Amino acid sequence: MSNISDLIEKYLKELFGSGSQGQVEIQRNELAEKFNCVPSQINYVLTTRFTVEHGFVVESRRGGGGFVRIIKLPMDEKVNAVSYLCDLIGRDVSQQGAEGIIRRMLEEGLVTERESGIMKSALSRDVLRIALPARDQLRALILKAMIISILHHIGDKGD
Amino acid sequence: MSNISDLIEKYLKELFGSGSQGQVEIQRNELAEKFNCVPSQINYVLTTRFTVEHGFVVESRRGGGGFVRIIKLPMDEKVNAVSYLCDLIGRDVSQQGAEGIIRRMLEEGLVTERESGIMKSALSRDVLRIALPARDQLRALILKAMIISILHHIGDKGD
DNA sequence: CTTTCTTTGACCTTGCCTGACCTTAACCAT
DNA sequence: ATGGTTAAGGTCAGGCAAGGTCAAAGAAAG
Repeated sequence: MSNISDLIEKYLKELFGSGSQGQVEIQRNELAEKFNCVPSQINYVLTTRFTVEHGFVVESRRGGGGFVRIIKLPMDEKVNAVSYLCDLIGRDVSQQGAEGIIRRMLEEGLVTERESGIMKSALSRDVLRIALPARDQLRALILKAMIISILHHIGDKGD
Repeated sequence: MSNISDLIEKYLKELFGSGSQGQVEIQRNELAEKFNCVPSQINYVLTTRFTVEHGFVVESRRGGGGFVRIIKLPMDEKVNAVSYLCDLIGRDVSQQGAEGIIRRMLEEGLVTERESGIMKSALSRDVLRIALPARDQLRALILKAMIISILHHIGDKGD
């Protein structure tokens, strides 16, 4: 855990904890200074860890009085969340893509750690041993089926 | 007993002794240097001696600040149940067979209702859309992977 | 002599970090 | 208004730092 990007990510996510109403505003240069890095590294963190797939939107303004605003997308109705995720998957999905979606579900409290582990293991390329164009399609089918199953169990213990 | 791979294996297993909470993190290159071997030999050791069958899971990340994490799966009564089930599955398994095993796990309290739903949905013949001799083999692989993942999380809330 | 296990090295992929250069906005002074 | 200055933030390519893969050579075991 000794890379700066992880630290910055952690710091920003902590900001959401402190009564921030799902929205956080920072100054890019200021933050860069705090972490002793170049300003563009902030952008790197934002584009790799605060994407829509991760459940965030980033807005900003340049010039004097500029800012960077990070908004956490609320997944109001969990049911909406599920269909949204299914859209996100599409007809095929890479292992990385699938793991991102599963992580998101975990962070949103839609699944437990165990459940996310079960899902990830079912989608690993080591398990889905078929050639590549088909494998990503199969993965999409399996992932969607699992998500829909979770949808049916929303409200059960463990969601 | 004087080949490097055995020494590396021994060394890594010793690391688990020193209050490491069933989890150990290393740097591949660093370790390779310590044992005067090429880095890829570390991978060889990991893939031959730290497999799931041996009771380990290996995770890693590349890039700056990368790491290799070795996780020791807990060994207790439930583990026996799990490995028994994996044996039961064999090289291929029908949808009926898989569902029977999942039902059994539910009855044994090894999984929750939600989890059993997730597993069943991932194994349905409607989802695993490939021709038949291969489909049952794929189903076996997926089911085993999921069961092993549960093993990995035994002790968590929800088991 | 064949098979299986080990060791090695060449090449690949992913992820992180930096710096040079660009764009936009606000605030002036004229 | 208008044009310059300053204060933000944005982009991109390149370098570096891991770890991954694979095939082939070498060593051990049977």
